[in-house]
Amino acid sequence: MPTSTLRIVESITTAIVERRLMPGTKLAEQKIADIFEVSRTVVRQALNQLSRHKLVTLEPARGARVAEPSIEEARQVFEVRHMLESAVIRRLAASITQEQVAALRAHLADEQASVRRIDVSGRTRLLADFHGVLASMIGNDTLVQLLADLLSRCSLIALMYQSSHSAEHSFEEHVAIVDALEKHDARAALRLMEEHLRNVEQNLKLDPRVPDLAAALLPLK
Amino acid sequence: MPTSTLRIVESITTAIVERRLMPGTKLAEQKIADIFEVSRTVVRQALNQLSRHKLVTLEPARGARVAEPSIEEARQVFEVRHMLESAVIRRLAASITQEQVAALRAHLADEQASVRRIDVSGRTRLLADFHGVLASMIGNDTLVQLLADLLSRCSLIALMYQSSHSAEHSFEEHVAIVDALEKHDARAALRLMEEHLRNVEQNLKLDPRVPDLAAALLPLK
DNA sequence: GTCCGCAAAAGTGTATACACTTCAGAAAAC
DNA sequence: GTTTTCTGAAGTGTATACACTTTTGCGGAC
Repeated sequence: MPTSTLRIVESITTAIVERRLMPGTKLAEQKIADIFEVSRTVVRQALNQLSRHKLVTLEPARGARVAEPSIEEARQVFEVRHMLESAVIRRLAASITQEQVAALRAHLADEQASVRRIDVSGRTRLLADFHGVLASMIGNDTLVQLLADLLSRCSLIALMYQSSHSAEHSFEEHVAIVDALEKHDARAALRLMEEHLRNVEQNLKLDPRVPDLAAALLPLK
Repeated sequence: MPTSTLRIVESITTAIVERRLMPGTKLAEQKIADIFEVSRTVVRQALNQLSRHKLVTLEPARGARVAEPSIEEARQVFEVRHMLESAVIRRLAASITQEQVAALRAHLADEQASVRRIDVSGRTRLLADFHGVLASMIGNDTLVQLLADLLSRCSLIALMYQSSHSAEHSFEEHVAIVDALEKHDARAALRLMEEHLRNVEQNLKLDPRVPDLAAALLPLK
């Protein structure tokens, strides 16, 4: 996959994750092609990739839009994350080295810094990256790629359902997990990770918005 | 994704899984386009999809080939499968219904029939499908899609490293798993699934083939 | 006889052309 | 005044053209 396609995929991905492109936004091929000064051919490739990552949805003959993950999809993504990440924690609690703990602490320092300087897009990325760093310590690239996909979908989900889980809170939970891992305390680490994921998920505003259109548009009788 | 692309993806996928296309085979765009009577545009889309499924590899300016998963990749895929499928078993052991057990028994009957009639490609598919059926009972489509990808990669891996795990043996292990699930015996089911996956993986001929080309070509001093 | 180089052939990467579908708005019908 | 239909604009789906890269095989140098 040549670099031109990759450039577009990454631009759109970060634009979505940093919420410069809102869910539902139409992504017309020719407009994107003009912006990046390439042909529609390349743009189409990029949109195809993005749709496989579930960041955009493609409808036949209707084009591409930034994805609007459903509540059910959110639940499913978190469920799979739980499956994978609890396995990661179990393994790491047994095998983690001093160097790895140090690397995690360094990451936590970055997180804290971005939280303090109110760098919203940076901190969103770093908070998600934490989970990617944990997975990478297992030494399984297939797993890392899979989880990376799930994490970017989670960013989109968090943005759509306006997570109320504060960055500070996430950061503190990350610290607790690393503490437990350092002590090789598998049970505690597992419990903390499960709690963390549950907290993040449950702080999404998952009340079905506009469950009934009439109710939304006719608030008063 | 229109049906024309899908048709090509599925044709090539089944051709690979049913080992009519061997790993390493060159997949030239124009030749495939001629066969399916479409333009290279459509073929390229299909090859791109297949490469995301890791069934073919794309090298810039060098084209597409049927993938040749490495031993390390095989290990990783099985490791991720273990993570996901043990979670599936844990959940199912707790929640499985009589209807679901019946559906599994029906599937086992199909497996047995295809084993008996020595229907190689059918039985390969059914043996892999068993794991897909289990996953689908969790009610998580995201998981099902993810696992389906891993399973097709496993087919390619099994074919490349000539699994010596007999179909009969796999079938019997599947039966044992269903028996344990029916009794809601989580521990037994988990142990059996872990054993099953380990058996399948360890019966791959994972001796690095041709680790050193010179050694292979100059067997005698 | 072997090796290097070079040129033709084959194949990929991107742009463009064109047919066909969807969408929006205005005109016509009721 | 509302609904329906038609038409043009916009946009997607596929084919094709062309530039550029890789591969292959032949011919000459040594």
